[in-house]
Amino acid sequence: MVRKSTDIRRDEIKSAVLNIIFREGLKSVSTSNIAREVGISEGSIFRHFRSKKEIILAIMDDVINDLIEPLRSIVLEDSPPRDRLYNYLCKTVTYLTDNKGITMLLFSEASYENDSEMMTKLNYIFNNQKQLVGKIVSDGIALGLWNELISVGDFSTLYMGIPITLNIEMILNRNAFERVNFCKRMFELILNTLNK
Amino acid sequence: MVRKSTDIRRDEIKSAVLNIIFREGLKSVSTSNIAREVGISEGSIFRHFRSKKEIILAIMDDVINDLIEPLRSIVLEDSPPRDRLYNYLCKTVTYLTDNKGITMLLFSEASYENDSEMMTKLNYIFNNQKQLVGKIVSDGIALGLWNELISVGDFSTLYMGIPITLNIEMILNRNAFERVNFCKRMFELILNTLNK
DNA sequence: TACTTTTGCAAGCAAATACTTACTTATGGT
DNA sequence: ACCATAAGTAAGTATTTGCTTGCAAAAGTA
Repeated sequence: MVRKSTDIRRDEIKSAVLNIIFREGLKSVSTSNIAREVGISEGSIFRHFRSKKEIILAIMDDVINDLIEPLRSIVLEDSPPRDRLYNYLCKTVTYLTDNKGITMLLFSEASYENDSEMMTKLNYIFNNQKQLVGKIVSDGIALGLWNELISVGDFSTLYMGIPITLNIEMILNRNAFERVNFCKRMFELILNTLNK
Repeated sequence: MVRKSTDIRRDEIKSAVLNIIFREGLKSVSTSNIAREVGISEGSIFRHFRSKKEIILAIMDDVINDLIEPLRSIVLEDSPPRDRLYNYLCKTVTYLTDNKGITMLLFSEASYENDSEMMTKLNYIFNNQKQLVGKIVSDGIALGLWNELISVGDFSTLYMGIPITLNIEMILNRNAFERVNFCKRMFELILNTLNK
């Protein structure tokens, strides 16, 4: 009987969830399957998380720490808006392609569970991405670099389509997705909407 | 005991599924809940559909008939590419906002079930939307109206972001979503990427 | 060393799941 | 009026779900 600390087990459980989602879909994320994937008994899971829902919420918190906060730092950098926008998009693309299970989790969970706590977190993740990119655009317009007739809100909506479409394509093509320079090519396209 | 024909019951069952999804989320779509929503016994459902999965597949077929085929007609029209692109986008936006349950179904099902038959249909729905819009753009470039340096594939990817982001926003905000001129404003934004 | 805390497990829980069975009755065509 | 068929039901099926219980033993602490 090997024993590990809660900190380690919590990480193992969270990544077991993501592995199962990516391999077999959200439907297979049951407490018994999670236990098998980690290599512990089902009851042990409840030593480290109060409920299954708490596992999902913990994963969403990871997204906030590992994606949203770094994105916030990029926005606050003291570099040209064009560079910040490029880094912002590429950081997002990298994160999503490196964490495919998370992609699918965020995607399904909202319409599957309809749980208010989860919805709040998902809203936070979505709206922050959107508003932060809007900040970069506002800066660019204020500096006279970009077209001041562009609606920042509309641009942000169009921008959000990029990571979300990437999500969909990864889900539909599972392993197969691999597009070179995806972020660079998308960046150049949307830049056309900003230029005067 | 009221009795109705299979044709009617199949429609009732399909829309019961969509209503439940929109009200309570995909998780609540169980055969017992569907039966209650329609007002028949659980066993009766299996008189009209072989399995629960067959209900979902039938709904996806409806999307192909009611959305994809009309979109195909728009692409084949003999009008300026600019007009066709506008009608294409607005038709999609209208369909999605009028059928909110479908939106959520298409979204979650892929990553939830991971069933190959469903994936095939979802791929069909997604790829057709993408390729058909690409056809309009190719026409516009061939006619010398739009920038021939634009990658049709990249533009189509960016375009797909619009309906998909609309989906996400509707899911996250449930009833609340209502944006005037959404399709017109998005149309004018992406048009900037095409112009010479 | 002794004692507390933490991590583990097997077994069991009620509730829910998709679907079947065996039987009844309404409807439409001859 | 008759009857085959289609549409209905209540009550079951086996399996899975998230989670709890009672107890054992490893690890940390004194």
